[in-house]
Amino acid sequence: MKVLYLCFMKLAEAKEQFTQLWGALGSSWGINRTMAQVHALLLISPEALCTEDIMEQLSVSRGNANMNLRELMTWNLVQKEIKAGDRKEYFKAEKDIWEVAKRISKERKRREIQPLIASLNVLTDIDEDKRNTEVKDFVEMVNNIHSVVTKMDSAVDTLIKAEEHKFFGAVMKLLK
Amino acid sequence: MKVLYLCFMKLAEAKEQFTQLWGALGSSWGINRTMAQVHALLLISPEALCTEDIMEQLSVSRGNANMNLRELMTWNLVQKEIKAGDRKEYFKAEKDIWEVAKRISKERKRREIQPLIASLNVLTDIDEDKRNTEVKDFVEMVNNIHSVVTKMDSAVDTLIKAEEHKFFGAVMKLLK
DNA sequence: TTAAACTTTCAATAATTATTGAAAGTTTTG
DNA sequence: CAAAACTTTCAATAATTATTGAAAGTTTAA
Repeated sequence: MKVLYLCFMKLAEAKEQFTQLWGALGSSWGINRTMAQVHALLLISPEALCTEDIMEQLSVSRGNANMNLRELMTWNLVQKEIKAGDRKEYFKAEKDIWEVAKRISKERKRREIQPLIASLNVLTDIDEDKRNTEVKDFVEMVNNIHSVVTKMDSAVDTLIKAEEHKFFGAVMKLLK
Repeated sequence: MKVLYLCFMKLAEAKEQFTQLWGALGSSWGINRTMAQVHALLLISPEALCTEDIMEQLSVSRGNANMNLRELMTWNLVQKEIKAGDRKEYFKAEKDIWEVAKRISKERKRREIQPLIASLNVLTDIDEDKRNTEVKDFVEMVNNIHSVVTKMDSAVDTLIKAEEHKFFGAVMKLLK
């Protein structure tokens, strides 16, 4: 007999799993686990959260929460929010996922892609006979990598632009 | 007075810098530094290399060299090569960078994207009233992330396919 | 001005991840 | 078969990276 298990979760449980999933994924892509979790938490939180909320919900220290919130702000993924009559700072995330993708892409470009491309360019200035096969092969490899990196980068840009257009088109339709 | 420094490197120096660069980049993207360096070394080596060569050129232990070579083989980026009259195993990397991109993409899809998508799907089966705004917003966020991940993944596929076509077209032209 | 409320810093520590190297395993050769 | 030539494994260790938490810093309110 075949048994089919269909598993439905409670919202709270699903949210918990989402932050865990995002944290694990982040850490396998070189992103601090806690930073990814804080981001996840804010993405699915209807309200802005304060440092205490984050410390409590993720079981992390004040220092850790603070540092990762600041880092998320330098990525422009999270903003401070002040509430009237409350001295605490609150934090909310950008929730438009294409906007999130755009900002992450922008920041990675600045921090990693551009320096990489600059370094690759330097590596093709070889002070030896360029007709030498070994020199030629090396320069060709570096140029090919340069080309793949550049094209991947533009492909992402193109996709993000296309989605922006789509969204803009949809808004226009609603307005007319 | 402005002074312009133009710096040309010797090939050996450039190769050294290339493996360093690739190792550093890898480790900031969650890829083992040594694995990235071994890959870089093989990418720019005209000859297949044996374990000893790699140990020496990267100053790593036999165990480390061996483990990372095996890992590179499971990614299908490196292959064993046997030389007649020599008991040692030699290793060579796939050098067509678009082919490399294709294989990395295939492996990341299998290891990370597919499991991620499966997990995201599970997270939308919420056992609560789906008209509830909080439930609706959460499910929408998860679906949007699903959509971005899927589209990024296809954008990469499309780019790689396009380059394959281009290459195929160029070969056809040469043959006619 | 002082105390309370809150944020930031950072040295110490913990957790994670990578690396070593020697021993065990395997294959080949004579 | 035994020894040599080579590869693989994995427990111990090192290196790296993340986290803590208490002290210092800052802002606000009374």
